[in-house]
Amino acid sequence: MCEPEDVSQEVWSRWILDAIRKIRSQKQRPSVERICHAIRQHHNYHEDVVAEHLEAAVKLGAVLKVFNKGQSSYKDPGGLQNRTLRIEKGCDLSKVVGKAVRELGERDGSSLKAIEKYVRQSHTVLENPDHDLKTALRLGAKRAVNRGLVIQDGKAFKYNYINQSPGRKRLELAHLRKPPVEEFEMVQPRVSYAKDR
DNA sequence: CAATGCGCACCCG
DNA sequence: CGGGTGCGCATTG
Repeated sequence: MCEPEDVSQEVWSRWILDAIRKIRSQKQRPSVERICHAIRQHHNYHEDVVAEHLEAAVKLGAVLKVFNKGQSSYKDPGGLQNRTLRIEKGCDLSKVVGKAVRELGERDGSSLKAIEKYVRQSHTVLENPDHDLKTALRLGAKRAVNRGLVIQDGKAFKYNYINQSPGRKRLELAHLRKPPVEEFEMVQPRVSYAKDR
């Protein structure tokens, strides 16, 4: 077990990524707790310190924080880096926006800024001066709102959990319908409390 | 008790 | 369908 020395964030990121890989190989959720635990098996840091560096790694983009099934998970961005997103004329990113908002899982919604960051972390983005991601996302978000994929709240976009597309009879409806103001639903990410047992 | 292994249900594309 | 995820429980150290 190593002494708590002052190591670089790169080293921390490596440790964290290793921990995540290990936990995943055990078919378990790479939660904060498990990541802390895994790292503490080899390094003598307090879990708060580990969590702190995990947080930093997320901010740096070295680690991806994903909201899934009611809780946060962490993953290696490298694993999905081959996911390519081409930004070209007339491409529709509404689904990308929806997915990003859902996986970011921010209670008060996510800003375009946050969405952009998330997309860049989870994809290899191919863009050019004419068609940049930022613009495409702005349009995508707008379309996502119109499609009911997300709900806009000021500058933030929230995932619309109520949304369901039974069929393709939307074309006509979307054409004629245009609610002036979006209504607010007390949407919650249906957290399941598996406390007891 | 901690660590690891894994069947399988559950999304989501 | 096919691939990723991770719960819940079994197994091992």
